[in-house]
Amino acid sequence: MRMRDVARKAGVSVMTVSRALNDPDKVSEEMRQRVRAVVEEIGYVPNRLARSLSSNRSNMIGLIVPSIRNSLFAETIKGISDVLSGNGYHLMIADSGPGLREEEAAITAFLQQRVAGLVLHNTSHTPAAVEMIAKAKVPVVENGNLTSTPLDCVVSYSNYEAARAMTLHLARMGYKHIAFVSLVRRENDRARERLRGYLAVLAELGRKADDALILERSSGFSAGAEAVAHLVETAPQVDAIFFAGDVLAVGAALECQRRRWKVPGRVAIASFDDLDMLRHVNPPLTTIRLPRYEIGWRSAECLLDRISGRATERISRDLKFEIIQREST
Amino acid sequence: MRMRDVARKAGVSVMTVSRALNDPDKVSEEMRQRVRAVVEEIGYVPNRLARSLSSNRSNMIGLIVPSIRNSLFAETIKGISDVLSGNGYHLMIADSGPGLREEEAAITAFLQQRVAGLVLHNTSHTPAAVEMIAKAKVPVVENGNLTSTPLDCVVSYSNYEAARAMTLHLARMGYKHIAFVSLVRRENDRARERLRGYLAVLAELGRKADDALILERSSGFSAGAEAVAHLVETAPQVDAIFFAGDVLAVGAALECQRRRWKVPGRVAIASFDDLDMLRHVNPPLTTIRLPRYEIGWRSAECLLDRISGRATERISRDLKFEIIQREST
DNA sequence: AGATCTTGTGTTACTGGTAACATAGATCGT
DNA sequence: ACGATCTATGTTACCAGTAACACAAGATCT
Repeated sequence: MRMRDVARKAGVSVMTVSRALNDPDKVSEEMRQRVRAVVEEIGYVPNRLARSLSSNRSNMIGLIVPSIRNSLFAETIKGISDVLSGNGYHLMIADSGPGLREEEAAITAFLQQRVAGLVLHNTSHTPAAVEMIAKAKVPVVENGNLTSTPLDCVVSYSNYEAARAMTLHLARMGYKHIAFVSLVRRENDRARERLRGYLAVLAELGRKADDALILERSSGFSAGAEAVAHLVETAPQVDAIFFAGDVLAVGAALECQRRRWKVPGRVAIASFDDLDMLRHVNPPLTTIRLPRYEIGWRSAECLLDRISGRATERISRDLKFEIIQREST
Repeated sequence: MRMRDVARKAGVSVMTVSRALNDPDKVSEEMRQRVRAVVEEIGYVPNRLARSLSSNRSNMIGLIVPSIRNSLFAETIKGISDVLSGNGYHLMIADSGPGLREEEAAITAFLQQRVAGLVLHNTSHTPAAVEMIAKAKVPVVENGNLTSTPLDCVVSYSNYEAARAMTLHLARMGYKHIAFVSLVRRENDRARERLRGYLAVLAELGRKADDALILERSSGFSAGAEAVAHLVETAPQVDAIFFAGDVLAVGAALECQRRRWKVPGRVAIASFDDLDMLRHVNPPLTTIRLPRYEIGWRSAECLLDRISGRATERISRDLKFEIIQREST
């Protein structure tokens, strides 16, 4: 069933059908009715591929995430998805893993698909990827870090400032030996920024950074559990741990429960995200609330603005974070 | 940069370029080189829209989930995504919410996009949706329930059997007043099937179902916490609770911890998924391990088989589940 | 050597729509 | 009453590729 079939059956030209469906104001009430009726009758489903091809604009947005499993991204995806579906756009998601090469491959695939816009989860890319994007002139929103050299738009919060704020918060509460645990920092600029924030505060306070108190672990509850055990046993002076990533803090808190280490008596625990779970663990965990959902919808909005030409300038939007003090510190 | 430009620059016809890129065996080694060089040089990015349109096949698969936030789906998505990206296909994801009307809208959108295949998270759909899919002759995999009336292929486990198995397991362990808590059952056939399994076992054992012991709650930790409190307070005879959905069980376990109700002394708690988290809570929770990832990749495989014509018959694949007995029961 | 097959490449017609321009009749201002 | 503008519709060309067939040159068979 093609538009042609609808046109024939309604006794009008293809163009009239096209207009009746996509630009109803341009067509008389009678035509609208007639076309609509035929469409219903024969069950015509417009072909968006053809539309995109001939009009040279598509209604797909490409999103690349390092891990679809990671629930942190879920919130952002939801934010993007809500805005897009309200505007007739659709979301393609690629799970690239942490690697930059894979990200490049995903970008290539999306550009071949002629996506109308791209959302990237980080701000470091391969040179080839950067070049392709520039050449394709596709609006892009980057999310990971507030970079000073954006491809196009950036919507994020400052990982550096957030880590700084939390470290300072812990220091002010009187903790002397604050450990820092993040995800693996190679190819993860967010984690690196957070470490930088942590180190900055230590420096400001005139404390020496202690290598034994700085770890990196892969994602997961078990890793968090292992990290807290490792720290308490090999660096017993530790009195607070700042888990700057993923669900590590939860794993650690549960491990402390099992081992009957008092939190915050033996060690204080702070986290770096606003997972629902954190509030329900015993004790509830101090953390940084990040605007995950808002990042999503602002990113989508920003893209749509660029696509429609409403906005032309590069936007760099710093969304705020918030320290949530709970009982674990 | 169009294929035409590559052709001109390489001094060959467009068709030769097309073949050099998509069907290299059909052109001479020399041509392949020449074309490849020009593509590199001018940074040509093939247009998949045009390809899909003219070849009448696309490389996109549509997936509809009720909630992208729900980490249970994340695992399945990852399974699908891994298989697809290994085969040159791409994933479009729509978050439809729980409603059937919204699902229909998402299906329409995907069919307009001329997806090569669809993955649906459930087995109940609006009549209009069913008709559209039939008409479009698109391969479909349904995931939620092993239905006897599939649209096409089904890849799942039996919610009924799984709930039966767990209920029986609890009964055999000596629990007399087993409560059942699921997500809201309206428009959720999985939850209904689970309830059916639970009721079947009670009937078999000659026990009377007690309405006070059967609840439904929306998703979330808090809801689980609230449910356990509600049950213990209003139906104190309860000695075990089977949380047949989402993270309810975790919320409940944490609430018991807060209230210092012994698990399983005061109530036993069982869950219905294989979330990593469950193993780390205190006490670790008894649950049903579901083949989430496998559902994903088998679904994708099944779709690809149908698309390529390797398989023509409707497949109904029952993946197994497994009761994991831990300390909470 | 002539017929047949194979290989590599080109030509033509199409995929299902939309953009841009064309046109015919109705409406309007003066 | 006449040209100007507006409204509704149609025509033509094109979007960027692929399918299907055509064809020439070389390889293979008998």
